[in-house]
Parts: sequence; structure tokens; C-alpha cells
Amino acid sequence: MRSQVLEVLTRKLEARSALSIADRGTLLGLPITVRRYEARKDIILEGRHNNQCCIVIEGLLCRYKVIKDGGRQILSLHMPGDIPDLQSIHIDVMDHTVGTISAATVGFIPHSAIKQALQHSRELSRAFWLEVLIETSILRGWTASIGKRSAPARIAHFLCEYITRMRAIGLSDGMTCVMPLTQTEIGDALGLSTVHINKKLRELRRAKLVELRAGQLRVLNWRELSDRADFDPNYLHLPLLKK
Amino acid sequence: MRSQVLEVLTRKLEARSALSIADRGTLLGLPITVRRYEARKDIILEGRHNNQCCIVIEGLLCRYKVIKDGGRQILSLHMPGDIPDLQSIHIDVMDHTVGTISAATVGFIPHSAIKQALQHSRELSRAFWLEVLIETSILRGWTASIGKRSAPARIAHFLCEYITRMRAIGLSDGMTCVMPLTQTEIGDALGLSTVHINKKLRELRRAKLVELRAGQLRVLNWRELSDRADFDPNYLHLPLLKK
DNA sequence: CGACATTTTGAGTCAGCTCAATCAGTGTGG
DNA sequence: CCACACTGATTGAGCTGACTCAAAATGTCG
Repeated sequence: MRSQVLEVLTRKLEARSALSIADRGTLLGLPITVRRYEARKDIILEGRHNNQCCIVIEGLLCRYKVIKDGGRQILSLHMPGDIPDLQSIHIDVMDHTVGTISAATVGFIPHSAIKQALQHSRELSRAFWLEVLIETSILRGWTASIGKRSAPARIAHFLCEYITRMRAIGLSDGMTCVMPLTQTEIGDALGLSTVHINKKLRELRRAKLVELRAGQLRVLNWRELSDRADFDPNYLHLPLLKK
Repeated sequence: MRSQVLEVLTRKLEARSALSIADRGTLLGLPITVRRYEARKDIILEGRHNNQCCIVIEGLLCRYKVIKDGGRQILSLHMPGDIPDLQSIHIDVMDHTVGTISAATVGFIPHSAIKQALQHSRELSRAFWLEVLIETSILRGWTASIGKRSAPARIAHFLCEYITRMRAIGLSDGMTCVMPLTQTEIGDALGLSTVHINKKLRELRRAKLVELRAGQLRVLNWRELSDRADFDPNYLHLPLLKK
């Protein structure tokens, strides 16, 4: 059970990095505490200190900031295998909150254990670095999208990115996947109002590009959708994405 | 001359991390090539590979992405001591472009030399990590600002952040500093049009909060400006900023 | 079935955009 | 020293994408 949990992390890292048997062993030997969270619960609050990292086992997490008079801005989504607060190893005060979108199973690993593991393996250290750097690249993608894309393009881009990431971890066939965000949450992620999300989503639906119902996303016309989105998966730095 | 150049980096890192004499020596021994760039020139292009990191010696750099039909989004500003493309050590293809805002002096250090230095010192490695993580934190601040703040608050926040960062590296007294961005560039950074920047900037000027002329920024009423901006410097993770 | 969350739709408003000049500062050549 | 060129700042006049408010419809779950 415990090792099944760490298996998720191992698989994630191995998708991009070549780990030795020893590295694998180190990972699987990490001390981990598992907790279950309901949907829409905070896990780590902005302003708090933190002496462990959380890793998504199952479900969807997000990071967000609350802006005065402006509601909240979701900054990232985190899927199984992700470590949303890896930065807390070196930065002691959280500058944002980590919470759940859907109900989720989350593992906690003490900083001390992670630091020790990283000191013992150069390759493991590189693998963790890489995950952080790719997350940052995705964040840059979001920033550019929010800053410069029209609402329809922004929504289309979001959907393309979401399903591409889900596919990369084996949770989608590239056409269909689970999508637990409400329209309000999509708005919080894209810097748009709920009502506007709804209206533009309807247009995408009417144009037979996507379906989004009951927490299921289905892409009907990838070509056209990714075209409207100006979607280029380069920034996701995926390993062997044959497309 | 060469060591003066690396001095900028050393000072930056030492502001946040305690480096040993040996670490200092390692830094000052890094092989570096110095180049001078004119204002508004690209240094590393999106899509390219990269086998060295650039470090800002003097002047202002930025990173940006170009969005189809949407112009460009500036993703970050880089001041002396910053290493804008540190992520290229582990990610081989650039997902954005690095270029100059003002004329700038830039140093280039081969990846191989940096990797070697980081392998030899745990503290140095931590110091470089930290710089990357803080830059990411600043990026999150931008994302939230672009996504959720009104244009006036966004501009005020940008100015607060800019002068605070300049002050942290000794290039401002907290009230005045050099500000080489044109209004178009401020717009590119904030996801706003040039015209709108101009109009909202005028309001800040009329309210006697700031002056911004001839490449000089002067804050006349910090209290009110930072209040309108909802500015909380926590996310800059500055070391000993007494404020 | 009832309570609650989420989605959908309509109507009206406004922040921020585009287009189009004009003005100001700086540099260049004669 | 002046005319010209060029870049950046400013201003005015609409226009519209996205917002807010409000209500109805639909879905979910104990």
C-alpha cells in the first residue's frame, strides 16, 4: 500500500528521467503519511511554514492566491505524481495556498527525508529539479495566456493543456478524460468570470469542438480546438509525446 | 574586470545565502564571457537550445513569449545579478525568449562549469535553487496580478515591486530609481494596452503618488501607492528588508 | 422529496481596447 | 542653428469583450 503510493511518484519521475535501481529504492523507501481530503479543502495555507512536501496520489489539487477585491487566482493544477509545494524545501513561508479541487489522496514526505535523498543521488536531484522547472514553464504558459489571449482562445488553450497533461500520465486517451473543475474554478484559473466561461464554453460546444458535462471532458475536434487555442505543447516539455 | 563581473553574482547570492570562502572562490573562478547588448535586442530565442547561462551584469533584461494575434507577454524582468535562463541547465529547449529592455552588459557561463560548481558545493547548489524558486514566486505574483487586479492596481503593484526589487540590490533608495521601460513595454508586462497604461499612469501622477519621466521613477506617496496596489512584499522573499 | 450546488440565459454596464491624431524629446545632416 | 526623421507620450472618440446582477433551469445527493 505504502509502496503503491510512492509508485505514483516513481512513475512520474521516470517518465522524464532515467533512474537507477538504487534511486528507485531510495524513492520507495521515503517515509510517507497518506491523507484523504474532500473536494475544495485547503491543505497548506499562504503565510504558513511547512516542514514537509505533499504529493498527489489521486485526485486534483491546485495552488491559488487570494487578491483583495478580486477573488482568487488559481495558479496551477496538480495531477497524480505532482509535488505542488516542492519549493517549500528552500522557501520557508508559503506565498500561496495549496488546496483540493476534487476529493484527493495526498501523501506527505518530511523535508528532511527529501533533502537526504537528493544529497545521495545526483540523478534524483536532477529529476526533482526538472519537475520544478517544468511546472514553472507551465506557469509561464498560463501567464502569457491570461495576459494576451482572448477568452475563447484562453479556454480552448486550457482544455488542450489539461487533456495533454492527463494523457501524459496515462489518465486520458487524448480525447476523453475526467474534468472535475466547475465553471467557476475554470474562471478562477483563467482570470474570467463564471458567466463568461459558460457562454464561451457553449460556443465551443455548439461548434462541435468539445463536450464538457458531468465532470467529463471530451474533445470532438482536436485539430480545430488546438488551432483556436494556438496550442503548442512545447512548453509542457513532455518526454515522448508522439502526436 | 572579470572578477568584478562575477562579483555581481556573488553579492546577489550572498544576500540570501551564507557562502563559504571556498564557495566564493568557486564562483569567482567561473569562466565567463562578457557581451554588451543594445536596448531591445534578443539574446536567446524561443525554441533554441542553449549550452550556457546568461547573467545580468548591468542593465535590464526580460523574458517574453509571443502569442498569435496577441502581441507579446513579458514574463519577468531581470536586474543585475539575476540569471534569467538558469532553467536551461536542465531543460534543453527554450520555451520563451530572453532579451534586453535597456542596453545591457551580460555574462555567459557554460552549463558545464555551473554544473560542476553545484556538484562541489551543497550550499552553492541551494543558493542557485533558491534564486530559481524566488523567481517563480515572483512569476506567481504576476500571474495573479494580471488575472485578477484592475488596471490601476496592476500598474501600482508593478511599480511597487519594481522599486522594491531595485532597492534590494542597492539600485534604489526606495523612493527613486531608473526605470527604462516604455509605456508599451509596461503594457506588455501587465497585459494592458499602451494607451490604457498611459491614461492610468496619468491618474497616478495626478493623485501625486508617482512621477515617471525620462526613464526615472519617483514614488511620492508610498503608503497610498502600495495600498492601492494591495502590495505585500512577502512573495519577493527578501532577506532583511526592513520596511 | 427537499436542499443545495452548478449551469444556463438575458439584460444592461463599463473597463479596457482600437483607431487616429497630435505633441514632445532626441538625434542627424546640412 | 534649423529642418527633418524617428521614437515615445498624450489625448480624444468611439467600440466591444467581458463583467455584474438577477433569475430560471438543471443536476446531485442524503
